[in-house]
Amino acid sequence: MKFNLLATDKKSNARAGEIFTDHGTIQTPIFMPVGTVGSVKAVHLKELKDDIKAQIILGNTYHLYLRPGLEVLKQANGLHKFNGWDKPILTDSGGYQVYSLAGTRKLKEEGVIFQSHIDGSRHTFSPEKVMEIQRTIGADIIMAFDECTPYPCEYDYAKKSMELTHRWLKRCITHFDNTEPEYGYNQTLFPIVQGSVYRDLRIQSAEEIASKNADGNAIGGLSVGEPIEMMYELTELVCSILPKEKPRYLMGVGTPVNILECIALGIDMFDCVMPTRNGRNGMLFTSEGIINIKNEKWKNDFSNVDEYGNSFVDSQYSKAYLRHLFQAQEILGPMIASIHNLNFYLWLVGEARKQIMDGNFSEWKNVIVKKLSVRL
RNA sequence: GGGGAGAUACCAGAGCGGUCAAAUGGGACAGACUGUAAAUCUGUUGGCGCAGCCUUCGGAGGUUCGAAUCCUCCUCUCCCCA
Repeated sequence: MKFNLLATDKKSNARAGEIFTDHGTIQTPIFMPVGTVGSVKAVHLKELKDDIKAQIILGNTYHLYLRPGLEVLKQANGLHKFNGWDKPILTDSGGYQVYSLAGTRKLKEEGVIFQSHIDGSRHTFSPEKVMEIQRTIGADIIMAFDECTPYPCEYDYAKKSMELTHRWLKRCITHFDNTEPEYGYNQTLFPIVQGSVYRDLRIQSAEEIASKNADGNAIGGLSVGEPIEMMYELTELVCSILPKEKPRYLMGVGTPVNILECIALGIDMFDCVMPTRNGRNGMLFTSEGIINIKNEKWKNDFSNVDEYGNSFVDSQYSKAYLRHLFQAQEILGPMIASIHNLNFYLWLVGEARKQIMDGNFSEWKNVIVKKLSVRL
């Protein structure tokens, strides 16, 4: 994997670049739709490629390991072949599930014992095991196994957790370096900065991660409930330490505004369930602001889903019709909303990229951020 | 024409003397959602000067300290037989 930095904004730390993988090029800054179980929920590959123009999607180690399981993935010759997505894929390591499934897992030095959310069966994830699973899934970019700490988090716990994540990272790197990709194309490993909301820990972690000289670096453990200003401050701090010549991936972020603000801080890659999950729940991110399409106010509004949106669903369907679909619990409703939201997210980062290349990013960002926060 | 059952909040439907402003569903309305245990979850759904008060259970009257619950009449619905 290779990263080219093409332009940097003069008034902020925003950058435009390109990432080369064996499954194609990714133009940054980029948003990566989340496809946890190998499917971006409610969205066809055709729409993802031709309409939304996604360049890379996510999969999840924990979920894919449980179902369909490694045997099927191996027989399929990896996730790309299995789900038909021939562009880049990134897999999360299951580190987020250490956080989100806190009630059903045990954390030890060796690794984490998960109780499956599907059938309750117990499974151990060690850094080595997670590397092996991600070799079998065959994503282009794979993530180190970390502990995503919750918020709030006591300093002592955050410190110990960060140190554990660092020790796990060493084991991940060793195992990754001692194994080969299974399907003939390259994979690369991104380490993850932790340290909760403590500046000294974040500095320490960012330095540790930077020292690994990986192809790209991720920031984890943010957007887990901390105040948004705190998230920005810590992102800025960590970006100041992570190498400029490598892509920076802010995990799990966020709203359209969060993404623009963090692009300004120097982030190149984002992923978030928000456009799909919130979309399925009736929330639309549009160029004019945020819409809850289930609200009564749209009942008789026959204007386009998004007057200024460039997705085919934006002009194909009206707000009133989309609201009707949600009211009637028709599956097409969540599908349209997901396509719209993902299209909007990809348009947003694409536009940000253009503005960075043209040297107008900061001015443009300040104008659009105000519009995007409005609730219609 | 004869016999029977029933009318409860937006709808369906419990309740059958006080713990009832009234269970439970559904619908409606609103909110939440940030590396997906999520096509999920939460709240509200008579009125108000809202830790209290006022007006409600087809209508009118009655019994009782107290009625959605018991009695009388009226109105209307449904079912069965002819």
